[in-house]
Amino acid sequence: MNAVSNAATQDAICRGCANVISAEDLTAKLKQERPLLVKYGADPSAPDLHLGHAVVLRKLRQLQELGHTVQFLIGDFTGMIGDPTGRSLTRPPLTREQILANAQTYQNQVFKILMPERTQVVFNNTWCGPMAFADIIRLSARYTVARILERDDFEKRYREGRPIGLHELLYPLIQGYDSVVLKSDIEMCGTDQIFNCLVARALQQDYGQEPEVILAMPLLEGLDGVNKMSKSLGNYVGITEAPKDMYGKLMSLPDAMMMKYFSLLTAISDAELDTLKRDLESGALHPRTVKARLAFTIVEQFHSTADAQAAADEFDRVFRDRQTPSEIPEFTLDLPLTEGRIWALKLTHWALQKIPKDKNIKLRDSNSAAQEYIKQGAVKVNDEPIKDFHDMIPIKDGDIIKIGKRVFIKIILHG
RNA sequence: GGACAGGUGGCCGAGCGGUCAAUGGCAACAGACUGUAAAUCUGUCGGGUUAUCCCUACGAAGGUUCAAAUCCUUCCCUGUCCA
Repeated sequence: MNAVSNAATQDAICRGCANVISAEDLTAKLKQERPLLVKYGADPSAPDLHLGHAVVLRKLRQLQELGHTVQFLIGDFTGMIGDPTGRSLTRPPLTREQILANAQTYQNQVFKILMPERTQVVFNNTWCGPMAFADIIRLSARYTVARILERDDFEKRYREGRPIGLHELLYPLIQGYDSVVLKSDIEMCGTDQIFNCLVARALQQDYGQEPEVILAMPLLEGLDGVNKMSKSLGNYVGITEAPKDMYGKLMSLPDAMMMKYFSLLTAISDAELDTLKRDLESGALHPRTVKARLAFTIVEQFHSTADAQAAADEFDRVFRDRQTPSEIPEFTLDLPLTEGRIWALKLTHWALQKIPKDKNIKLRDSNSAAQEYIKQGAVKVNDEPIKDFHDMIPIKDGDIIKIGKRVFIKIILHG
C-alpha cells in the first residue's frame, strides 16, 4: 500500500464516525500495513442485538473487509459487576449462568454482520477472573479518583446526590485493562463509551504499549426518536426480529429520524441522501414513501429481498388498506356459549389474554381494560364494532376478533 | 458514630389526618384524521361478572384515631454535612 491508498482507507474508516481519537494515531497504525486488532466490547446483560449495535457492527465489518481482525470481547466478568452506563441507575449484577447464556445468544446474532473468519471471540473473565485482590489494588493505583470522576455519568450522579457504587468506579479500569491484555490497536464503541476507551489508552501507555485508536460511532436514537436505542426502554428493533415486525417498527419511526437511520444503517451514498432530503423538503416525495423505502432496505439487509417485499405488502394491506392480515393466529375458544352467543366482555378479556406477552404490544389484559377498549370502540368482531360490553354476541367458527389496530385473533370452536 | 433531608402508581413528581385509586408531566394504549405502527387532536390509563359497591396500593412492620400516603415507634434503604 502507498501513502495515497492509506489516506483513502483512512477516509473510508472515519466516515460516519462521531469521533476518532486520534486521527494521527490511526494514520500511524495504518502505515504499519498489518492486520490491526480491533476490539469491541459487548455488554452481556442485554443479549438481544438491535439496530443500535448494528451501526457499530457494520463499521467493524467494514474493517474486516479491509483485512483487519475483530476482537469480539464478551464482558462476562464486567457483567457480574454491573455496568454503570445508560440509565444512570445502578444495574443489578448477573449470575454466571445468565451471562454465559447471553454470551451464546450474542454470538449467534453477531455473525449476521461480522465475518466469522476474522473475528476472535474472547471473554474477559479469562484474565480478570484469576486476578487476586492485590492485583486489583495494583491496577487501581495506576489511575486516580479525580480522573475517574471526570466521567459524565459519575459527575452528574455525584452532583445530583444519587448513589454511585464503589464497584462502579472500577468498571472503566477493568475495561481499559482488557485493552492492555488484548493489545488492541483500535477500539470501536458508541460515543457514550469514549470515556472508558480513554482510560484504556492511558493504561496501555502506562504498560508501555501504543495507545489504541478510538473509533466512536454516533448513538442511534430509538423508535421514540429521543432516547438512545435500548432494550430496556423498549424503543428498539432487534436484528433477529421477523421481517414484518422489523418493517412495522421501522414505520413507527418519527419522520424526523428517517435521514439519520438512512445514513447510519444503509449503504446509501451521500449524494443519494442529499437528493432524498431535498425531495422530502420540497414535497416531491411523501414521507411515507421514503420511510417505506428505509424499512424495506433495512429488512432486506437482515433477511432477504423477498422477505422485505412480503413485509411491505403485508403492512400496506393491514395498515393502509385496513384489511385483515394474511395470517392470523388461531385460538380455540374454551368458554361456554349460550345459544351460540357469548358475553362481549368475557370474549374480549379472553382474547386479550391470548396476545403473546413478548410482542411489543402493550395492551392491558384485565377485565377493566377490556371494558375500556370496548367503550372506545376498539374491539371488533368480523369488522363489526362491539357497542356495549353487556352485549351477547353470536360467535361462529372462524370469526375474527380485532382489538386496536394490531391485534387479530381467529376463533376456533370445537365440537 | 452524630446531625439533617428523603423513600408515592412503568418513570418523574405533587399531596402532609377525612372530599385520595391519589393533581401535573412523560411513557403506554384507544379513537378520529392521514397513502405511516409518523405528526396532530380527543379520550383512557391498579384490580374485581359491573357495583353510585368491594379489594389491593403511597419503603417494611407495628401503633394512635370513627378515619392515615399524611401523626407516633422500630427497622430497612438513599443522599448531604460533621467525626
